[in-house]
Amino acid sequence: MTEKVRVRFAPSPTGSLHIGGARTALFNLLFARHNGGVFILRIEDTDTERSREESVAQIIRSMKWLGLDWDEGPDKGGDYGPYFQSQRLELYRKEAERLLAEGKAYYCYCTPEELAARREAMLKAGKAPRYEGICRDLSEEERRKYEAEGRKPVIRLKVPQEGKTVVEDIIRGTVVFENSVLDDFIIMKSNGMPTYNFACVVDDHAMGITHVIRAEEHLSNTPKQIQVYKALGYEIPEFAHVPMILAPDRSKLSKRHGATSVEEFRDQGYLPQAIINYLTLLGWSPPDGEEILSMEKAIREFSLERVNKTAAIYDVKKLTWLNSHYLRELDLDYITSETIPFLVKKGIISEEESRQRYEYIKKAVEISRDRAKTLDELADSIAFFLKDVDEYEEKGVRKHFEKENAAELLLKGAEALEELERFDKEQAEIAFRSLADAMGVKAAELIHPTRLAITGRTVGPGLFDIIELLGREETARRMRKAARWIKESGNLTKAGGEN
RNA sequence: GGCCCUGUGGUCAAGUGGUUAAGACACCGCUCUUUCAAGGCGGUAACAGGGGUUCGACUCCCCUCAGGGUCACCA
Repeated sequence: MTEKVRVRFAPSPTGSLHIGGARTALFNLLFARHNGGVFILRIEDTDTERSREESVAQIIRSMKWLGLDWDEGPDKGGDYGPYFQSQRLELYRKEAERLLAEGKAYYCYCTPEELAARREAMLKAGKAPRYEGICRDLSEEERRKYEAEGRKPVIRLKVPQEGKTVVEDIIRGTVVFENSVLDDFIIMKSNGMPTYNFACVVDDHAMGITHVIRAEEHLSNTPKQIQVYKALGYEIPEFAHVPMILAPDRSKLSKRHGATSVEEFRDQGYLPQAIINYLTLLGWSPPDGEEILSMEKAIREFSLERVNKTAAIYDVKKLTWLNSHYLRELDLDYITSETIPFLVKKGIISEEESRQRYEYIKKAVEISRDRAKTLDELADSIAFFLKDVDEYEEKGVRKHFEKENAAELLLKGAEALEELERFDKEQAEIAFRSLADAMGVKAAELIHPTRLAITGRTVGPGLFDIIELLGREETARRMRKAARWIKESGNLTKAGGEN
């Protein structure tokens, strides 16, 4: 193949970018980059009813966030633009008129109501509902009559009723459709807009698309589109229909399945690297079986031949695993700056504060990120570094605060820290261990209540890392505060018991 | 319902006539350990069913079943 590879992702802006669309875009990108080709973004906004400006913005935002950068398209331009179908109406009109002139298409005056009625009748008769070519051979006189009635016609393509249409698909192989199952479908609506199957073909040709890589739901559209290619005298591109992504209940992805849009995952604290990695593995696998893949490596190894045929159910657990992997492996400054918006959103700190205390936050992230699964979780887990503890985890209280020496241990521990000549985590640990020794308890018996006292929780980073970062004063303060809390709640419990 | 696609463990997924049927996530143990993770070690678990073809089928063919897609003046 000497021709330069040109592929496109062509979403319709009727909603947010969901992970299925993102995966299709990703495979297009991977294929283009692997072959040194061009990746194009084209907005298919021919549905005037449902297309929304906000959707366009959202899709673009999501794609950029994921790092799915296109070479030609909105925001970028290119030699084959415009990249919005709504701005290419002249082209479709011209090509439709050509078909009309060549006798390959015709005006149809049937109204939507008439069509719906006929469709229903056919369905009732147990037949496949298809347009039967009623207006195929209208006389001039009949046409004039309809025009006089004020009917606005659509344009239909004359589709041969004999023979077969063969789709050669890189992923699925040869797929044969009987032409008798096709009908004279509409290529131009009565409002002058093209239909999907027409605009798509006209644009794919006009934009020099060499490989049409799209979701499997379009496989049954392909014979129709091939008919358009033939009628228009266009060269037919290569097709590759990638398997769909299904919800855990095996049905098509929708809102009711929880997070399915890219933005929702972002808001839940998933990293683009994790999502890309996960999506890369859905329907494709590298020859070496490696599962942790950067976009670069995926580009190097990608081929359509290794894309499998079976629909995949997406599994958030594995995405989450990848996310925690990237949370601990990626650049610390990057993870820190990605975490901050979550801290702000949760009201843990202000934006201003986040700038002032950046280095401190970074250290908190450093010692905490190994345990978090999402940025959201990470933000929660470092909250105690940024604001005082006002609650203690209940089961921790029962386990670590209800021992009779708990308060004393905390008080002594705080003292020990304050008496330290040099304060760092090594010294703190030495101090704690010798204090435990002196009091005849195991170090753990001091460590656990202390963690609960200064973090409010029973789980978290190594205690001495926490202490060092939190600082001697704050640590001691929180330990005393907890000791007081223990005594007070102890009294309360007793008082309550006596009544 | 017609047409089309698909069918390897709970999920993702290697595998292209001869394998002890990889690996990953999840799950369960053990280990490490101040907790929780991470890590290390080990474990449970699969070729939808039935017919062929073949010396030999997860691999090829047919049927059944199951799942999905599509049948719009939506894309």
